[in-house]
Amino acid sequence: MSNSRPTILDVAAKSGMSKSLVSLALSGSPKVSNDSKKKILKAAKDLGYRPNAAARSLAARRSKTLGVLILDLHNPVSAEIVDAVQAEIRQFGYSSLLVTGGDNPELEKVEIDSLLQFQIEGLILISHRLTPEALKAIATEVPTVTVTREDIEVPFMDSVCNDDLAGAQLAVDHLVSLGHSKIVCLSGGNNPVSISRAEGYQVAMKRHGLEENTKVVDGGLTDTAGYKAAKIALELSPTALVVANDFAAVGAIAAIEESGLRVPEDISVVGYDGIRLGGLRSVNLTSVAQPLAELGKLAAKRIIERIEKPKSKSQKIRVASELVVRGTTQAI
Amino acid sequence: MSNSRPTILDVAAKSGMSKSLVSLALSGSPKVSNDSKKKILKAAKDLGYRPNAAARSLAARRSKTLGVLILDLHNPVSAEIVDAVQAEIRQFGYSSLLVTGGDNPELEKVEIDSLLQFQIEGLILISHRLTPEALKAIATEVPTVTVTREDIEVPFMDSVCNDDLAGAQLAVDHLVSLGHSKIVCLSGGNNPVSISRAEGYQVAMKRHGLEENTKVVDGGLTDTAGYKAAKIALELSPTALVVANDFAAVGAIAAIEESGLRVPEDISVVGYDGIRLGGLRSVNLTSVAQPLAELGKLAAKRIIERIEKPKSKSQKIRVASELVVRGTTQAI
DNA sequence: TCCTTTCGTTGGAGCGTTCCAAAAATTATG
DNA sequence: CATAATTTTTGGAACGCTCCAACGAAAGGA
Repeated sequence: MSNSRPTILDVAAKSGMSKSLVSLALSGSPKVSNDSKKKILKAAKDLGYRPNAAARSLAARRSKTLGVLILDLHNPVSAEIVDAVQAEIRQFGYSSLLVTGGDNPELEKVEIDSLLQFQIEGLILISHRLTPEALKAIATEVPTVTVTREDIEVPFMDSVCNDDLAGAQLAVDHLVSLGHSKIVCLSGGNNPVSISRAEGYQVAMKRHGLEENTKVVDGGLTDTAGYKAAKIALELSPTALVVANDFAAVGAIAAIEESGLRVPEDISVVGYDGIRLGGLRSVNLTSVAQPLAELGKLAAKRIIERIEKPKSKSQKIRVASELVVRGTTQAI
Repeated sequence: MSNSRPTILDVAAKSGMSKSLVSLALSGSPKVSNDSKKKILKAAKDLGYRPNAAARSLAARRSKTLGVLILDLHNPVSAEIVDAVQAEIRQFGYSSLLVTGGDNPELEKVEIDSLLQFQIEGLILISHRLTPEALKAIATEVPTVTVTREDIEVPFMDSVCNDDLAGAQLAVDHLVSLGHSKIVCLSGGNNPVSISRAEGYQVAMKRHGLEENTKVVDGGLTDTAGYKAAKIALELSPTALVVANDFAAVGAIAAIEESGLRVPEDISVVGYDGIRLGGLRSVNLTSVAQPLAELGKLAAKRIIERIEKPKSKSQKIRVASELVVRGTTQAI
């Protein structure tokens, strides 16, 4: 049990080469002879050598590390996106530091600050809660891309989102094609994503000539919010509900069943997001599924491009969502 | 827009003090005069100075950073534990790097390796999948505590777990007190946690003199596994099911309802873990809830103690779980 | 054979900190 | 008022690595 970790100098001594050559060999430089490379790699392995990321990032003036912020760990949408982000950046030799804001804007700033201390080269914000000013300040310091939010425009910052406006229309189209017309929307409250989805609902209703049936009930993005909003919506005796997200949809279903009605026999319900919860047998929720893995992959690609060209023009990337029909919708 | 980040030297120049004093002031040393401290802090703020974690960790020979590995981001049990871990270590001035193994033992090793390159001072493994050898190798290199698994014993490594044996008994006791005797256990498969839980079930059944009713059906820890296991269990016409975890319980409920029976009128179901899913109105699952936040907090405390005294004796910390009675159990 | 070129290798400087020993400034003591 | 004790401040040496300019050796060209 040696006193401390072996360094590049130990590897150099053991292999009989200079520290510079060891450095070269370890980073896979082509200008090292096969012979030396073999010797060095063996010595490194024997010693259990492991590079010191701090020293490396200090000397190389780059960390090959990205920061990822997610709202909170319990959010299944973020989870899926992060998975894809990590898989993608790994291929480019980057690693990632993941922090959570715990649903708290102040904490978010603190965590991003700590990320910046680690000299991250880029930042991916998945569903942040930052103010435009804070966001701008951050994006000025480090290449940044936001996922899931595209409402705040900041120079040299990109966004990757699904198309909420189109997605919500998919839900309405599906219900109309099943013969529904008394379709009520449970909105997700006063946030950009929910506003777009509610707007998509309205646009589609209009397109189908159902303007007089257009009714939006104010709700939220949680189980409980969906439950409460559904209670109110039931007064309007709808035959179908378009709900702001899957959690709220599950809450809405509970309210419907509690009132003695059945899903989908009496009322059809469509959620949004396509989280795994909806796929559980007992939930079996029809939902507008965001292409979460693709969102993550695109965000990763974008941030890497932006790191190369920090001053390139901002991009708003928007990908289509897809309706996944399961058991909570049926023809009237 | 300056060329690169301000360093401690810039702060020193701007405030007219030496770099050493700046370093002292920034780390809150008491031996800096109030006057100088004020000047330095102001200069730092004006410049937008942010310490370089790499340089700091290199010079100080410690990173004040812990590594946290979780199985995968979709696991709600881990999520809750991580939240508590992060909150706790923050109070001690540590930050954390979170990585996921993506449910893949090989990837887990890679990720831990990358963590070690960051010179983490301690490692918290939440539901790892490592082999005893791999685990031992890691725990030799860095202070380690495992959460949720206590089956592998390694010198100088601690574990923090709930008491599965007692927890499963809680479930049985509850059902017996409701008059159930035909209680079948859906096990979670061949992993240490599930084995303990099944054993707890058997112990409790015996204690209640229900040995001849003791029946364990092999299952797994997912929705689908629970569904399939329940299909088999239904052949035994039980009045209650004790299920290995909440996900499987939800799957089991789907199977029960599909067969025309009702929960809890015909069959009561108890899950295990107490994840948020069970609290959703439409799920409303009775479950043996692990004290997830406490688990996380204890793990954090333990790792910090172990960092101070790396060679202290291994500890197995075990905390009691608690039955949360909701809507899926009722008196016979 | 001698001079170039190429290839493989090397020492040294420097990255932004912390820490230490020692200097300087201040305050206390006789 | 000189000296001692204390407080505050300082420069320089690490930390482990990468990068660069420059070196020696082998290979090619004249």
